[in-house]
Amino acid sequence: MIPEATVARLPVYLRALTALADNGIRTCSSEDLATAAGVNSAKLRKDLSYLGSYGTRGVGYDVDYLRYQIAREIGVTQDWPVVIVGIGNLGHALANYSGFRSRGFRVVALLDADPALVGRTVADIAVRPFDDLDEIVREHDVAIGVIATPAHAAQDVADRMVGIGITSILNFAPAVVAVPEGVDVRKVDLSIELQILAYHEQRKANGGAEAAAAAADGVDAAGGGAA
Amino acid sequence: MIPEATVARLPVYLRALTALADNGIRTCSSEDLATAAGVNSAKLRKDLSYLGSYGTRGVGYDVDYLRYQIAREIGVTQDWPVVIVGIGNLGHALANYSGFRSRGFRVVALLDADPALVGRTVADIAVRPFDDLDEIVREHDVAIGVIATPAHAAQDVADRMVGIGITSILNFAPAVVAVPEGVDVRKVDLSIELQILAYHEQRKANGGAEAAAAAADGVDAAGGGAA
DNA sequence: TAGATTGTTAATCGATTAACAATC
DNA sequence: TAGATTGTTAATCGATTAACAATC
Repeated sequence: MIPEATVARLPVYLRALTALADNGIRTCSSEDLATAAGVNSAKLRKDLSYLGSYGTRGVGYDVDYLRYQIAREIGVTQDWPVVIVGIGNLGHALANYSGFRSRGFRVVALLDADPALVGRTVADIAVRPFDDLDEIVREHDVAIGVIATPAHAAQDVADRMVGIGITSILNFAPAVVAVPEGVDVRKVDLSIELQILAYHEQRKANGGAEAAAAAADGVDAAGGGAA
Repeated sequence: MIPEATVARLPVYLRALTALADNGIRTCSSEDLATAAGVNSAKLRKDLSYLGSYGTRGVGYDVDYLRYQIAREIGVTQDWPVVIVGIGNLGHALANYSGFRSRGFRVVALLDADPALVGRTVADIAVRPFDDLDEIVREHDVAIGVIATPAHAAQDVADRMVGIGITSILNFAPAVVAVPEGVDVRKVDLSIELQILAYHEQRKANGGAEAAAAAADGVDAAGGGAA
């Protein structure tokens, strides 16, 4: 109903509105908010139009009101219990991430298959055995699971999560996990992000070389360096 | 030239090919590779067609050959020096991330503005003062910077990076950073990913409730729960 | 040759953007 | 009323997908 591209930007708008509110700003134009969110104002207005009509022509948007409307649309006016599986370096960092709490998420458990980690306390939460997953999910009605294990364990963890009714997974493991229809997986992958940057970086470097060579040769750069 | 959506998938194909190679598989069809990468085969073939014609009709792709071609296209046949700024929980995890080394990236320095952290060793690398950034970037010819600071420091760090010639930034701080044209920024944001999942999760729950209510009422679900 | 599978075409779909009428 | 700014339209652009001719 709301386009996926819009959904992915709503949290960005929410954060920008929070930043404006923190600076004591009560009202903003689509131009102001777009700048704060790093998009253009036409896109912002189009996105907001899918939610309803929460602005005032000639005036702009009430920051608090719009913020609440977006939060409600996303669903973060309620609290979402979350489990993190895999308490290595990354899981550790995620457990300590303060942005969870303030944005509608609550880490209810940390799980790891390694008995050496079980019982340790991370971010004031005791690490529990992976086998406790079922019990924890039932007890806290967890709908969102975070996978921070090594790649080889990711599919097993996902299968187990899906098996007990988790329908949304955030996967930090560098592996593709297959899930049945109706389960959402989002993937965060550091090295993929870096590789995308590297691709463009390489073009910049080559482009520069081509442009320089072309300038020296007195020819058009476009013909240049398809290696 | 190569569509951005394709560029973003090339690293996924690269990883899938590496997994196939690790399993001793020498040749694969577009169908095989698409499954391993989690996309459909038409999209895969279309994507690969932008790079050239590296398959054999009736046969498929040579895994090693295709892997090399994609790595070359992305630019990860060479090594990219990277600096990480902000050695908190996340920076710590990033510094220890083993996927860097194996995928064409080399962490040449860890920097932090906090004197208490400077001199500590993380992942066998000594943490250095943020002010050493210029020197390090010049010495190692760093083109890619990673920001893992708190939100409030991100823009300053980005400005400083751009000032000394870094043209690609991976930003983990929960803040939008503004950069001049020609500089690429990619953003990884945990809480945004979770919020996107929450949005869909909420729909699933509402959809279920609506469907159930509608079934009980004997009316069409679509009319239901716009709160 | 017959079967398999690529690389490409063309149709469809979804996202972005500029422009502007509506309206505060 | 005049100026400002939203919400929406319509045009453009880019991405996805199915289908199939090319060809191993």
